[in-house]
Amino acid sequence: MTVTMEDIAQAAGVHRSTVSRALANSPRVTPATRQRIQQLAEEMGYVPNAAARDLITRRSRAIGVVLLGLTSPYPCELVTAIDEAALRVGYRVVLSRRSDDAGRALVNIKPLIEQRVEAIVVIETPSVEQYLSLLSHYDVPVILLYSGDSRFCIGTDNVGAAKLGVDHLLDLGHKRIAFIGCSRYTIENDERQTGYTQALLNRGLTPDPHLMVIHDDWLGGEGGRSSMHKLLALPQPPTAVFCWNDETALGALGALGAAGIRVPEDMSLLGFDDMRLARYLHPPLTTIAQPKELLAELTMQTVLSLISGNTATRKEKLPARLVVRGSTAPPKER
Amino acid sequence: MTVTMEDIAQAAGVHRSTVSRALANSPRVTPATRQRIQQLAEEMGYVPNAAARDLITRRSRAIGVVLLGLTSPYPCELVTAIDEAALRVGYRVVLSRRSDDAGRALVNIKPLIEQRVEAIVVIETPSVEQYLSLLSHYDVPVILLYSGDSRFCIGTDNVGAAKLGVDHLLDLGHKRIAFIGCSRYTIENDERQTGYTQALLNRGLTPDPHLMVIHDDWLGGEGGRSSMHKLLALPQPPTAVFCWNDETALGALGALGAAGIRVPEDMSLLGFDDMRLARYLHPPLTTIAQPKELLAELTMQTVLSLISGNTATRKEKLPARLVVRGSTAPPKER
DNA sequence: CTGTTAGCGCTTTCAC
DNA sequence: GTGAAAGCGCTAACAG
Repeated sequence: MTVTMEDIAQAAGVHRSTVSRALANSPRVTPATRQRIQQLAEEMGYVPNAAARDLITRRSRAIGVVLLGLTSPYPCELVTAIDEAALRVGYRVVLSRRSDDAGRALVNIKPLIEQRVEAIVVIETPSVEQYLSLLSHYDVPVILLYSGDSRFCIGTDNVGAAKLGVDHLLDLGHKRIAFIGCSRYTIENDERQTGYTQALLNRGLTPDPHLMVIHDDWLGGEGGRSSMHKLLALPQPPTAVFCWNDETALGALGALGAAGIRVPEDMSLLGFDDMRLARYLHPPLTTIAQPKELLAELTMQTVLSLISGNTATRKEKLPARLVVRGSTAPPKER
Repeated sequence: MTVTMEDIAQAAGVHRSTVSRALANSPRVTPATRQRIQQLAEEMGYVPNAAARDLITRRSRAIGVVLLGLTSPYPCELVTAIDEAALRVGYRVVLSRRSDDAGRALVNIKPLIEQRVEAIVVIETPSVEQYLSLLSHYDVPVILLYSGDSRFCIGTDNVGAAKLGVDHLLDLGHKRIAFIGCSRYTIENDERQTGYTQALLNRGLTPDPHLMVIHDDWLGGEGGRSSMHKLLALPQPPTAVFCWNDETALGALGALGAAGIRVPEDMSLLGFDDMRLARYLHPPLTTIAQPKELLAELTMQTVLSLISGNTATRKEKLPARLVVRGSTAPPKER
């Protein structure tokens, strides 16, 4: 069977509690015995039992991360950054995939509560309200990783980020700029669409409803493809398209390729997220990078301060960064 | 504070053990009291404490899944399938990202052992031997999710799968078929390369060493790009390229686009894995789909039988499926 | 500095 | 059918 502290205690001829202290590097134990016990533990292949420790300390040193799934690049990259940041402060991450199926919401967070995670970080937005009300039944703090409506929100400044991107297109000389969004991720989508609209307005351009197409594809690839088809079918298609995320842009890019429209010569394309694969597309995708690492870092900071009793509301809107690559260029001619 | 069984017991005027039984739907409790207790638990917002349960039952109902990271599509899709299968049989999945940094190997599996996961499923191969020897110190069963050298291996028949793909290219009339592989994932890479070689040999073609280029990019995008450049620089470039995975194919596709080479007219491209985004590329990628769901299903079956004491060795090599899309076509002219 | 004691919240014998 | 009691492996007072 697995070796316990008791086993080590007997082997060392000391009491369990001494073993516990020695292994915790407590100063209240002779360096000599500590040394001996630690070596013994090593030799005997001792591995602490997390359940027992969690039970007595009443802490799990775990945070739950709720996301829609592991199928989209950006959330995966973000969760990786969080995992990394959590590791650095001695925490582990418990993942909970929540299906888009609202009925399964409870099924998905129950394990997190059973594990007694010390905080829950929600990465993606679909029907958050429902989640939040569900989570409010428990006394676990919830952190929203986007600019939402909660006491703890740490997100990218989507409006500013979108402006940044659309300004880039405007600077290149584009006048007919379209937006492809997704109705599933209301908050992110709306904020980005707002930024898009504002950027146009700032330059005295009137946003054209025909140039805003919103799909309802959770994952984006198909939505980007079909939305681009709609735009191409317009009597007067746009010269540039801003996609709400990179997967959508990838689908849109595919549609353009199929239609024989060159990017960026005939049409500029702008994504959002800077997913890792974006740079390997042809052409390399111009996109907007969210500050993943910083988001993760601030999240863990917040978690830690929350756990240590600080309940001050925290809201952050971090700036994004434009990454210019090959998919954007001045419009053809006039 | 959080409500415990004791709290419910007091509220119901019964003993803790009765509450335990009622909540476990034990027949050894009057339907009436059971009903009453369950309702009370519901009202009071009771959520069992996993640590306490795990400790007493000496079971975690968790399996560990070791993978390199959440940055590659296929492993993410596979882990999703495993999570789904695990959920169905009442298990949860604990993820462990292992960096490519060998030194951190122990850092990564320790939490799994501390959690007392009942089995460990290893998804990706880099330096497995080291992992396996590390894991052998503990008495947790290890299942390799690829055709490797262990008592429990459940994988895709990579050799056969590669043959399937290369046969498709041969059938289209290609004679100069290249292979782009990755030195990091030795087992998968070698098996696929073997299948590639065998397929050529079967048709009386001599494999040309110049047409096999192996990169060392963990993630594939960059490796595919640079490898394709090498192939294009050849005095006699291939007319078709088989990439060891889809990300590599994506990078290779980008390189072809940048070089102005049309796919599939000038060059056919074949991937491996059928990642979700593959179909949205331009052209849609022809690739080889691994039986993810079946792999996941068999994995959980094995875990369950292993836990219930059955220690019979289990080795499976499941067939893959060719998915013909737009990136393959007959070679131009002769 | 070390041993003793008392639990953490839960399940599971064993009596009645 | 229910209560009493024991204990999973660990930590943290409290003595000495």
